[in-house]
Order: sequence, then structure tokens, then C-alpha cells
Amino acid sequence: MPRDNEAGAARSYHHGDLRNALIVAAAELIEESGSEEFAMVDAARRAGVSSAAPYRHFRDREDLLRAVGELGFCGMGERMTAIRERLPRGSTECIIELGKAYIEFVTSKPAFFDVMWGERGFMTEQGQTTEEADRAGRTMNGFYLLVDQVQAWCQAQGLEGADPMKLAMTLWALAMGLSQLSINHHLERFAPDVDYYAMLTSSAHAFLAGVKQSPG
Amino acid sequence: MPRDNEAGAARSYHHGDLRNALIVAAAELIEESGSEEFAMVDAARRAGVSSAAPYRHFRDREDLLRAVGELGFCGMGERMTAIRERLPRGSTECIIELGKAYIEFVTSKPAFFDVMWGERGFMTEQGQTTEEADRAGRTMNGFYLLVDQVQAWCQAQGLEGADPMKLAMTLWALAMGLSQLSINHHLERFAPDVDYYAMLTSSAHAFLAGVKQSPG
DNA sequence: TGTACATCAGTGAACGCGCGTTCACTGATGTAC
DNA sequence: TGTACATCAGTGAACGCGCGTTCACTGATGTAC
Repeated sequence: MPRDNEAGAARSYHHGDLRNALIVAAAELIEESGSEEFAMVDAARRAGVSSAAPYRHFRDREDLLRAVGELGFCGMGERMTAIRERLPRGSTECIIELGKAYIEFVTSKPAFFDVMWGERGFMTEQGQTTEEADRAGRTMNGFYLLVDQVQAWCQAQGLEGADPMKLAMTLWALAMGLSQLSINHHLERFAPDVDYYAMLTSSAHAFLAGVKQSPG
Repeated sequence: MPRDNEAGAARSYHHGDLRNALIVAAAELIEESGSEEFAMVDAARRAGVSSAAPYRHFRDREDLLRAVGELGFCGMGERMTAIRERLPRGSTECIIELGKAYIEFVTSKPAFFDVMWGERGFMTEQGQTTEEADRAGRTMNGFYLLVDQVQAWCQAQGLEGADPMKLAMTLWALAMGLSQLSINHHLERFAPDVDYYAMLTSSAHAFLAGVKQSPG
């Protein structure tokens, strides 16, 4: 518990919360540059310390990057949980709001997103480290939250033949695709005033309506 | 026209087709590493020339990277055109096959994909260079090919109220989302034997069925 | 057909920058007695 | 409460590697006459 955290107090020799300050600094740099290639020395400078200081808190650059990813998962998880608690379970509205939250998160922090999901094929290798499993677990939490809503929705609609997992995957793909198109500004050329949330809403409605028609 | 292109001929001092050899080498390196961060010197080595040679054909690394992207656009365009010519215009099958081709292309060359679309926000800046406009044009060709099919589909279904552009965007988002999930192996954790093409087929069918119900 | 010359496409060496990381250090903090 | 000592979290300088790029050069090719 550092004593001199209050505003106006002279900066002590010890930073007090350098670990978190570095994570935030790195996250900011990543967002500003739009890619995960921030420089260690810049993160240190931004946190107000020398270039060697980060190595007291992180083994190497990769380690800091991982911590930035964690921060992202926390933020995402909080938002989705809040939605689940606010809206009725299994409602179309809740499902769509989860998708909107996903789009909002991804598009507001595109580079962050890469850091979180960037390691392509982390499932392909056989020997999985604990960290990788942890990270994968975090994904599952977010995704199962959606699966649970879709499952409840199927029950509410009286669709016994439907596969909630598969439906949730499709909805995830839809939200992810719209996010990507938004980030890369692909649609704006064709429709300058495109509204991604509205697109998600209408396409999710159409999709769910189609599912109701033939749940198989 | 280099004379010694035949197999077995001694390598002449002049390479003959170094420009293309470098593009291919860079593309390979990008695919192998899984990111667009190949080293200029490696591309040169792979093409069998010194590290300075590439600069006779490309202004700098960025220039070579651009050429790699061009190659990608050509490949993608060819595949999609072939599908359009093979299947009846406006058929659900044609629309779905276009989506499958997209997924196939993106997932088989994930890093390539980044090179092609990587420059986020190339639409956001006001002052657009000719190259950027060219590239954007190439996207349009591919996308309008899909829009055209969707438009024909709407006519065939007697849906006057539908907006083909918006439908095409949604279908694109779906294919892109599935591609991303496939690349990152996100779904395999939940369903190890997931079939992305089957998912596209069923979800596109469901979506189009929903659209038929309420085209607005 | 032969010669002179311009141009072109390579080479090999080296420069120089960015940047991750290490090292010996120093001042601050916590704790045992 | 005071002192001695271990530990901790910083500093500043420097190392060293990777790699994009340049430079002066050289051998090959094309062309005018």
C-alpha cells in the first residue's frame, strides 16, 4: 500500500502500481498504433519509468502482451454479464444485445482484439500450456453465456429439434463478421451510412425466423 | 524473354523472372510464419538472389507486400468468377458456393488475407491514393458479384421489398465470421468436428428463409 | 557480322536504426531484535 | 524507539541482434552504326 498515491503528492521513488500502469500504457499504444507492435521502451516511457523497469514485473514483452489480453477478457466478460442480468433469459432481445456488445467491444478496440485472439491455432498443437488453456477457458465463459441464452430461446420457442450450440456459433460468426467489416470499413464504400447494430438486429431476426420455420 | 528458362539450363547471371519469384517467395514466407512479418532478406534468399537484388524490382518492403496482396486478389477473383459461370444466376446454390469459396480461400491462406485487407481504415482518410482506390475497386468487383447474385435471387423469389445490397452484406459477414472462427480454431473447442461449409449452408438457408418470410 | 557503348540486373559489404534485454548500481521499504 | 540488514523496485548505460536499405561495383544484354 503506497502512501503517496494521493494527487499532488511527490512521485515517490517507487511507482506503487507500475504493473498495471504498464498494462494500461501498452494497451493505449496498441490502440493508437492499430497493431500489437508497440515498443517496450514506449510503454515504459508512458508509464514514467526507465526502459529497464518493466522487467521487474514482466518476464519479457510477450508476458506484458499477455497481461493486456487478460484485461480485454475482463472488460468483455463484464459487459456480457451485465447484459445477461439486465434482460430476460432466452429473449431474442438478450441474444441480440449480446451480439451488439460484442460488435461494440471489438470495433472500439480492434487491435486489442488481435491481442486477445491473435494466436492463431492455439488449439492445433497437442501440448497445450496452462496459460493457453486458461485463455481458452475465458472464451468458453463468454461463448457459453451466449449458448445458454440460445438454449433458453429454443425452449421458449418450443424448438426441440434445434441445436443451440450450432445456432450460437452462427450468431457468433455473424457478430464477428460484422465487426470485421466494420473495423476494415469494407461496407462503407457500398453504403456510407451503414449501421452495424441495425444490420445485426435485422439479420439475427431473419435468421432466427428461418430457424423457427425449419429447426433441423 | 530469357532464353534459359528451360529446366536443366544453367542459371544465368540474370534471373529472368525475379519480380514474380520474389512475390511468390514472400507469399510463401507469409503463409509459413502466419503473419505478414517476413524479412526482405529471407525472400531474397528464397528466390536465390542477394539481399540487395529485390530493390531493383520493388521500391521497398511495403511495395513488395502490396504486390503479394495483388496476387491474392487475382486468385480470389478467378475462383468467384468460375463459380458464377458454372452455376445458374440467382440460385441459392450459387450464393452459397460463393460463400464457400470465400471461406476456402481465407482459411487456406489466412496470413495472405491480412495482407489483402490488413490496412484498416483505408477508407477513413480523405486523401486516397490511386493504389488504395484500385484495391478498393477490386473488393467491389468481388462484392458486386455477390450482390448481383442476390439481386437475381430476390427477383426469382418475387421479393420486391428486399434490399439485395443489405442481404449481400449480411451473407458476406456470415462467411467472413465463419472464416475467422475457422482460422482461430475457436469453434473446435466446442465442437471438435465442426464443418464450416455445412454451417454456412444451413445458416444461409435459414437466413434466406427468414428473409422470404419478411423481406423488409 | 563486328565493335563500342548504354543500360540493366545482379553482387557483396556495410551502414544504421530500432528495440528487446541485461548488468551493475542505488535509493527506498520492511522487518527482526 | 532505534539500528542493522535483507529485499525490493527503480536507474542509466550499454550490448547485440535483426533487418531494411544503400553504395560502389561487375558481368550480361541490347542496340546503333
